[in-house]
Amino acid sequence: MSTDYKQLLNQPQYEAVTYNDGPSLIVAGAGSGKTRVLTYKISYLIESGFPASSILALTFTNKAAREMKERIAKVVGEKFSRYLWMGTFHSIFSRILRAEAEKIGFTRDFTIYDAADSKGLIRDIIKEMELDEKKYKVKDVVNRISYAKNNIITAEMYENNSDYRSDDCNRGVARIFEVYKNYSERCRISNAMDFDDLLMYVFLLFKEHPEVLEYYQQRFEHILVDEYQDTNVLQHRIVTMLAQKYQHISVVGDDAQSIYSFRGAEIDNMLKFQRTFPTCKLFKLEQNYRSTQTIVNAANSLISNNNHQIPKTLFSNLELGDKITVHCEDNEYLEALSVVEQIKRIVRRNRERFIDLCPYSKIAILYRKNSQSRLYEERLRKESIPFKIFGGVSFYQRKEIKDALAYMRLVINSEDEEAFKRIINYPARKIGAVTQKKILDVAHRNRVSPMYIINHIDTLCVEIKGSAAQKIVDFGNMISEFTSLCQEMDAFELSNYILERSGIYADIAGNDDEENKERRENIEELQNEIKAFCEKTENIESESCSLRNFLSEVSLLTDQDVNAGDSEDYVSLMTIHAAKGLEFPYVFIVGMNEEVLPCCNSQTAKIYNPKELEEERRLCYVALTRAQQACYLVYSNRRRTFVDSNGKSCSEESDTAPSCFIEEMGTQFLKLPNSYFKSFNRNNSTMFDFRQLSKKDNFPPREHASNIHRLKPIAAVTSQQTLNNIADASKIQAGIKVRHANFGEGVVLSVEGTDASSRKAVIRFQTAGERTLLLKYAKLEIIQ
DNA sequence: TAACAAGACCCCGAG
DNA sequence: GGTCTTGTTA
Repeated sequence: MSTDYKQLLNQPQYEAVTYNDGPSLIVAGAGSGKTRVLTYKISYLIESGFPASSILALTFTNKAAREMKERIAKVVGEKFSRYLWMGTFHSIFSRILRAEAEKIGFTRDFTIYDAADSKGLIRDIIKEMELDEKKYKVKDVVNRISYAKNNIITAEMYENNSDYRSDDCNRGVARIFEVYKNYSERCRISNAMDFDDLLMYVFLLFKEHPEVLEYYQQRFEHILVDEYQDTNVLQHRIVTMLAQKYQHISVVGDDAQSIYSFRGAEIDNMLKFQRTFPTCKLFKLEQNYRSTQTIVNAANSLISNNNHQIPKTLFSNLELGDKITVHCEDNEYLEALSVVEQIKRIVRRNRERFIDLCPYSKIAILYRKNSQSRLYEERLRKESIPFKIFGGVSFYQRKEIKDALAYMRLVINSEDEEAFKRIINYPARKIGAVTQKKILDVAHRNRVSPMYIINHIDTLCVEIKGSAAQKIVDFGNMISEFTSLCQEMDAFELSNYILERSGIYADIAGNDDEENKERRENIEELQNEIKAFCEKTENIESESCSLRNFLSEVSLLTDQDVNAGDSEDYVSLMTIHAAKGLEFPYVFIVGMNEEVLPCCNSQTAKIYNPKELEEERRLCYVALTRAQQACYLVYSNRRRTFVDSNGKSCSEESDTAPSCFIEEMGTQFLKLPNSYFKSFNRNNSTMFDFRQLSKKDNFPPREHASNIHRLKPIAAVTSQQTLNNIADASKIQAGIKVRHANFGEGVVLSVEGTDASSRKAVIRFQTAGERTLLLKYAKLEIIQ
């Protein structure tokens, strides 16, 4: 053993790294060196003599896996680290499933359907079944099936499950079980799995083939899982199964950062883990090495409003840092404008102070939903500031890319129906809707894939004759030709040939309008990606058909994986979800408004479900804890939102209140704009107006639903109460919130003088600005 | 059958 | 505001 871990880690980290006698749960606060612990734990295991191939590490993104692997390689050497099994649940599981595919009725070439594929297929099935599309909303059905899969309910089980069935009946969608059944069957015929299947089939594989489970149990002597708070029931159960033999399992997570309940993540998996493994040892990492004290304190203050959490206190020994700047604008356009101006100021300042080679990459703009990115995108472009948007309509979602990939998919897996439908008539080859429908109908009736029909057109599909039949045969021959080339060409050569021969190149070569140019560039970019992939994998796997591996990899990319790892200088724009695990010196959290963050998705009543509100708060916590040096919170008084009333959607501008989370961070850690409290009463007489506070004795009633959870009500102050609450001058300290009879609420900035008669305080009042007051006379009341 | 235009519908978050 | 669907014409 060579590495001195004691030197590299703090005490709790060291203990967590070196404990390998049994199951362990590492509760790791934001920025507490979670990745560091995982990295060194794996290195430690390897240095202790365990072969890397016996270690399975499940991370949240492929990028995290890659980076961790590189860091481990630096500690123990690449020749060891390369044999680690490291990746996301989905990518590791797809690897296992490819190896064992035959056992569950698939081939190793199975396609992974992305969200669009599954959605399209379910839409088709609903149409074929002639269901009422108003009742059977594609999205709802997709979610329902996904929910079932995440609870390990197969289509067959669903049919026989009275709970699910009666629930569907009550909601007027009694035939969902049939949709699910058809969907599963069609996926099977297409030799395709969706994202949820990757998990569910691994579970079923292990359950139905104990010898397979035993093999992997034996193989993965050590199992490590990152971001455990975001695993779902299925993932928890698979991990439990795998770890049963050796019980060398270590999971890391932070319940305060659980933000994926919408895809089945169970915050309780952290607690459940302790029940599943009663001998589990608990480690807590509470020292934050990322952010200033102010940011950590504000984050603690915010999250303390959640009831549901594992107790822990995060602290930072870094500098105190600046207060978190809260900024308010009149609308979203100005919001974007002011953020970009602030970015320019930061960059200018940093350039003046020291040579900063990539100032923009230190900055991130985080938002709740992708649609918020547009205004920032426009503004940054206008100012010629380099930026990159992560997520949203990603590269691989673009039409031309999906079309090109569909060819490749069909070549690898000729049964892939969704790929078939995309390209049967693209580029246009005069195979129209009527002919297509005939092929698909026959295929569905015979429970085979459309390509099978095409390859047996003369015997099976007599309705299609003449030129239409010829065109179909030509198409079939073309795909067969590609397939036969699969063995002799690598992915790059083959895709290049496909693009040429299929007519895609010709189709986008034509006219030179902007749109076509962009498509051309995207196809070129795709070719670059494939080339890079071939070069990367060349020396690792000399195995046949690199195209299959490429397809498998791209379908499981995460938002953080795309375009990662370059050294360019740009401002990062992404959702808070996508920012998870990342850090930036400067973070702007934009759209800090009610109904944005927290986002309220229950259409009619603007009342937050407490559980959802807690998740929104965790989301805000994640955003805040991305910041290292400075954090800016930005909100607008008015916003344009989409409202959905009576099935009609329209865009409407309305008044919006600042997010309740601002207040919850603790005003002592914030630099609030003067207008902050004014904005509460905009266009809504029931909200409280700070200016009225000092004049009036009573608050207006608080009825507005979105306001219910806001600020703990401050009781009306009668003159008698005021006298009773007047603070002893010695209790007034910096950071404390006080109320003054005339100036209203404010925050004590500093206090000077020791004896009671001369003690003075500088106080920033929300409406009256900054004042220095002699405490003897000020009659301040401490609030909260 | 293809090309184009108008209209419908959509949106929270993601592998 | 963008994408998908439907309707119209040659």
